[in-house]
Amino acid sequence: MQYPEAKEKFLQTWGTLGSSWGISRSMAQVHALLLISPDPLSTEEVMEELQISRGNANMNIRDLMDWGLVFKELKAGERKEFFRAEKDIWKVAKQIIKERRKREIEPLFSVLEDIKQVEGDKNNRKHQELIKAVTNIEGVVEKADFALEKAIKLDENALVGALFKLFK
Amino acid sequence: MQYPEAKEKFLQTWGTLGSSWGISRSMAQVHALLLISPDPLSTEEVMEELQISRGNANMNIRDLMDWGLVFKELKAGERKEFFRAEKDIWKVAKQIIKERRKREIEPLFSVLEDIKQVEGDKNNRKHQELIKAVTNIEGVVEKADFALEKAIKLDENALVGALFKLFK
DNA sequence: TCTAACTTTCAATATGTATTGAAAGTTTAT
DNA sequence: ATAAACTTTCAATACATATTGAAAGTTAGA
Repeated sequence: MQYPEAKEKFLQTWGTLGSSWGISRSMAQVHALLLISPDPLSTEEVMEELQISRGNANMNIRDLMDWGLVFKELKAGERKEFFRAEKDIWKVAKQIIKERRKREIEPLFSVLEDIKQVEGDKNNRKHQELIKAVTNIEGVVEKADFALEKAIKLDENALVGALFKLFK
Repeated sequence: MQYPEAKEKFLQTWGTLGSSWGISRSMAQVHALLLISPDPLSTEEVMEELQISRGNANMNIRDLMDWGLVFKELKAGERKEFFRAEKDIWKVAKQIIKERRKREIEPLFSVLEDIKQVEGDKNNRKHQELIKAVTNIEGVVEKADFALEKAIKLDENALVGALFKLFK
């Protein structure tokens, strides 16, 4: 396999991975492109490389910046904006976890708390089952959230080490 | 808030959560319905409750069974099939992690290994950057995979406890 | 202030994915 | 062997989401 094919495969793989985790395919592809680019790229270059429109390129780059995965870089004497990705994948993973915690876990909690306030016959089986499920979910989400919060404060080897010791 | 509204909110919330994690909205909704149902439900009942077609109900129930989250239950004297969901949410989480590891991490590894076999000028910067990125990703995925494999062998409290101790 | 270089927005449109419903398939009982 | 009860499949279709591209907005320098 030659470079162009390998590169294409990488872009596809990262895109597919992203879309199976609820991240838009082309946002993941733009990210992939920046991950393997030795130098920062301009919007034009992203458009050219991925064969996508200006609007699409611009919006995905912007979203990647909102996620804290991509940064704007200015070149001396150039008016154009250039973009580079964080390349340390453990930092990338931590950043994604951090963002998803903020975007999803917090709102989820607030909805679950709402639902638990359901009024009505406390002896009704459906009513009980709903409250039971919601309470159970809250417990697991709370613990998973705690685990993730701690995990992203560690470096990758410390995390592996800690879990390893539990099974030695 | 009365029961019907709370139930609706729960179905919506679980559906949205699912779709933001790459699981189809109605598969998540069928799952939610079974999670709060005191008794196993038939395909007919699922269709009725969620206002979806027979094909849709059947296919999502089947997918949920493939994921190991829902089980077939036969009632004495009834020809129809009934379905119940695993209600222990920690077990549900572990099962989802187990399935995703199998479905996604293993194939991902094999593609990344392929890409690393790229031929050509080892001194080319783009070439180097691609190999660097892929190698880096493999390292993180390997460690995350190990961490998850271990985590799902623990009960939820042991996991929290282990991480807690690291920060005491 | 004006203009050229560049970025952002957004209504129109394309594309991929989910959903339907009826036909085909299967199972069980008689 | 037949028929009724039930499940599965899949081509057609609906729907949500991603994508386009041109117009509007912004910025920096002359």
